[in-house]
Amino acid sequence: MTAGPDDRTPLDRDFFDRPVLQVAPDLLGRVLVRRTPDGPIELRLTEVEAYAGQADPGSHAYRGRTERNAVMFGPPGHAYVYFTYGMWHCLNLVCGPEGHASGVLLRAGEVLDGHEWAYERRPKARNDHELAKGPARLATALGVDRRLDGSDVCGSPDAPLSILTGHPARPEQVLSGPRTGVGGEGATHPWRFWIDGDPSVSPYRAHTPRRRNSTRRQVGT
DNA sequence: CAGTCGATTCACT
DNA sequence: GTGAATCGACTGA
Repeated sequence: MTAGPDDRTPLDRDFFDRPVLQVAPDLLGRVLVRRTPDGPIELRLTEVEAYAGQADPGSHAYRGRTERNAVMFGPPGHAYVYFTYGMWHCLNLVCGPEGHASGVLLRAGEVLDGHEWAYERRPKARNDHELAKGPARLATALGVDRRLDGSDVCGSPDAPLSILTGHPARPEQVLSGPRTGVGGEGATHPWRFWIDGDPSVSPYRAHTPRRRNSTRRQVGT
C-alpha cells in the first residue's frame, strides 16, 4: 500500500455531486471517521449499495419526498440515516445534485481504529471483521442514529462524521451484483459494490417477503 | 385510523 | 434454513 500524504484529506462536496453509480464504487477503500465523546472510530469502506433517486423502485425516495427521506432530496455530501425493523439504523451518503434524491447505503467496512468503542456497542461481534459486516451493524458499531440525519460529511474536521480520501479500491478489485434485501423491479440491477475477497463484506441475501401477521391467522380451510 | 411491512440481525433447528 | 424481535413510516379507506 502506498500511503500517500493525501490519504487523510477530507473528500470535498464535488466528489458526491456526481451520478450515484459513479460515486458508489468510488467510495470503496475510503475512510469514514465517526467522532464521539468517547473517541473516534475509523472505518475503511468495503461494501456499498447505490439507490438511484425517484426512478428507483428500491429507493426510499421512490414515492417522493417525505419527512423521513427529506435529506435525500437535499444537497450532496450529507448523511441520510433511517430507522428500520423497529431496532436498527442504516447510514447513507446523499449524492448527485440537489433535488435528485440519490444515495449510497454504507453496507460494510473494516474498523481501522477505535476497536474498543466499536466492541462496546457491538458486544456480539466475535472478531474485528464482524464489527461492521452489514449496514445495521456498521451503524451500530459507529453509534449512528437518527440524530445524525442530515449531518454534513464534507464539513468541519471536527464534525461527528466525515469521509477521508483513504486508499480508493482499484477498479479490478471491485465486484458488483444485485442489491441485498431489495425485491421487485429494484432487484435486477447490479448496484451493490464490494471489494473482492474482503472478509468484512456481508453475505448476499435475497429479498424475503414477510410472513403474514400472526394476529390475523388464516381461518377456514 | 388500523393494517402492513421494512435497504436487518440473531437465536435456534 | 426458518422465525422472532420490535416500532415507526407509509398507505389506503
